[in-house]
Amino acid sequence: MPELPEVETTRRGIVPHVVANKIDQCFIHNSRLRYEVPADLPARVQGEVVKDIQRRGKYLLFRFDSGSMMVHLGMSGSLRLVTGEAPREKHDHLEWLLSSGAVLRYRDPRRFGLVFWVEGDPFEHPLLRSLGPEPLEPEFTHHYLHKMTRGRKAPIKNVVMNSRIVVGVGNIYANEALFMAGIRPLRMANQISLARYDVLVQCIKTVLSRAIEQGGTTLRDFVGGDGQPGYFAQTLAVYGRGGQPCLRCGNALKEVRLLQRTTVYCSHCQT
DNA sequence: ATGCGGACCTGTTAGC
DNA sequence: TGCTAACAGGTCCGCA
Repeated sequence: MPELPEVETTRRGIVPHVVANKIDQCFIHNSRLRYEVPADLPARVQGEVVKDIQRRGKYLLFRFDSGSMMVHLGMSGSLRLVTGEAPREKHDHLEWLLSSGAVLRYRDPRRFGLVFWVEGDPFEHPLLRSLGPEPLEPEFTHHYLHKMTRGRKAPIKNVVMNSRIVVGVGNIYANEALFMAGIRPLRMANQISLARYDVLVQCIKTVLSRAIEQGGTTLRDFVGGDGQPGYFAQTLAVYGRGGQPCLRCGNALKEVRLLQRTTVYCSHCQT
């Protein structure tokens, strides 16, 4: 479910209800996520006040005076605020009772996500340390991408989805940004000119910011932290539209698999 | 070093 | 209608 816009939408949705609250209790109902949830997590967070919730790539960082709680939503995870007595469901693996009386719940059917406790600087955690720049920050430029792709013969789609190069660009927005930029997903990264990288970088920024503005993409059942569905799905030009007419030229969109991920593009508009 | 396939899971959908 | 196979938002690991 979550790419960067969904994670950011979640963050913005829960911040007003979680930051400045004390965690009264923390329950682990199922610790078997991608990595085992540390058994001492409740002891670490109980009685602590959430000072801030930050995002790095698709990771959320709940900052406390004593350390940080790192959360990743994996492929199917969500964080929701529920009020009071909403019944806990099958895949609600963790919950935090806040001093306000609200309850934050972590749900993740596929359990590809993670919840860690990190002492010290969370940005130096092994999972975060070698991540590339944030796509929406000024340091993500065409110069940077051009430089990083010299000598790389991997398809450009694989490169933009590589979190060591740039974080937060998942399968949906990689497809969308490449379509908007008019670049074929299979084109080798090292044969793309600086000028075309200029276009691509702008398209990545545009696609991601637009998706955030619209509250993330609704596929299946995505809902942000406030329970409101996202509205970006109706804006998708290629993702999920293989075989259907290109919105620009009308030719049938091609569909191939790249890194085991469905890749959709227009062989007429993208070169 | 880079690039790729496999693995981790469950739920939903497509196809026979 | 019912069963099975394929596929789904991510990303780490290990082997070429």
